[in-house]
Amino acid sequence: MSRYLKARQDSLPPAVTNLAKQLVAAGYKVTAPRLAVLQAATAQTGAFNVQEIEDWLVQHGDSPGIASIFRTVKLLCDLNLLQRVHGLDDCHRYSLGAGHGHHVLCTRCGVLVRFDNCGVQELVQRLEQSTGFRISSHLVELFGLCPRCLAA
Amino acid sequence: MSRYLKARQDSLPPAVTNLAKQLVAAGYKVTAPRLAVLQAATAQTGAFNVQEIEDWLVQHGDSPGIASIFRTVKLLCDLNLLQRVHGLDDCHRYSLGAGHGHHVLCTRCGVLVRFDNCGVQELVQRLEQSTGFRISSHLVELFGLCPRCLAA
DNA sequence: AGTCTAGTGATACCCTGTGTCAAATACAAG
DNA sequence: CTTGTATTTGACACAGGGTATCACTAGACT
Repeated sequence: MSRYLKARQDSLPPAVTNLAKQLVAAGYKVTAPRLAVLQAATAQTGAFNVQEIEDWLVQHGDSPGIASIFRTVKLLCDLNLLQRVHGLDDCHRYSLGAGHGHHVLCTRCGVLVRFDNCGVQELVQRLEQSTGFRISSHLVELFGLCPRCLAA
Repeated sequence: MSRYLKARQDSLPPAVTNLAKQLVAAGYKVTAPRLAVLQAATAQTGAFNVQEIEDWLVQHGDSPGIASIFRTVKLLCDLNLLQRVHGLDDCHRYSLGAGHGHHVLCTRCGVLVRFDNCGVQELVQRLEQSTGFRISSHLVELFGLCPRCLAA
């Protein structure tokens, strides 16, 4: 176990130590900059971009170089611990969470709900037949207003 | 009718004059740079990015400034005559065609098939109930191999 | 012809990243 | 604890996609 993880394990949220352990499991080291990005990411509500991570880190002590933040985000994406969130315009946001995830995004406040069962299997079958494609992956994102913004 | 459109109408593909007429209908002028971009766009097979439009224009005579190409692409998007195509990584491609369109993309050769009925109404209802969101729009893109790339 | 507005092109700039490379450091082995 | 080595960092240059600015131009209207 890494020096950082060992030293600070008790003071870290479980979500952070969980992610850190997955880094270790994948053969990567748990360093101070990486832990910092993990903390910042788990502290966000909903989707975030790299700028927001950096801002959070600057506010809470100090921030590693922007390059390291980008590298960590990329690493987490590659390890499938972070998902890219596709907005209608903005495609530069990320959301914590593993696996095949889709999102419902509030277009007003940005809050985000993940869901897994997107029910496109039928559509995929229909299109494979009509187009002859072999479809292997998909992107499904929904946009609207969250309950709070609806009320306001 | 614009000077450009009048002068070249007979030598232009119908798809181009159609788009040009929609520009006019929306209160925009049909200028040489805009016509050129329309020609380039209709000449592409599948999705294209701004660079490809510029390359095509450079090869076929000359190209307006890159800024005008971006402006025209943005205008066509705003008028809903051009759709942004979201890839898993690459979100900087566009596809001609009006309305609520989705795409099946070949991840190998880039060829693209549009479809309209994406059958997410049921999913939308389910999620509106479970999350309390009012869902107003969505993004559905499928990825795989086209018949030709499957055979190869 | 004179004026007015939409549109153009050149260029500077912004944002999101990536490549490079010397310096730092995590971790394991001794 | 010290050493060795591969990984990681940070600073910075650079790339790609796109927008802002602004002087200038082309058409439209009188």
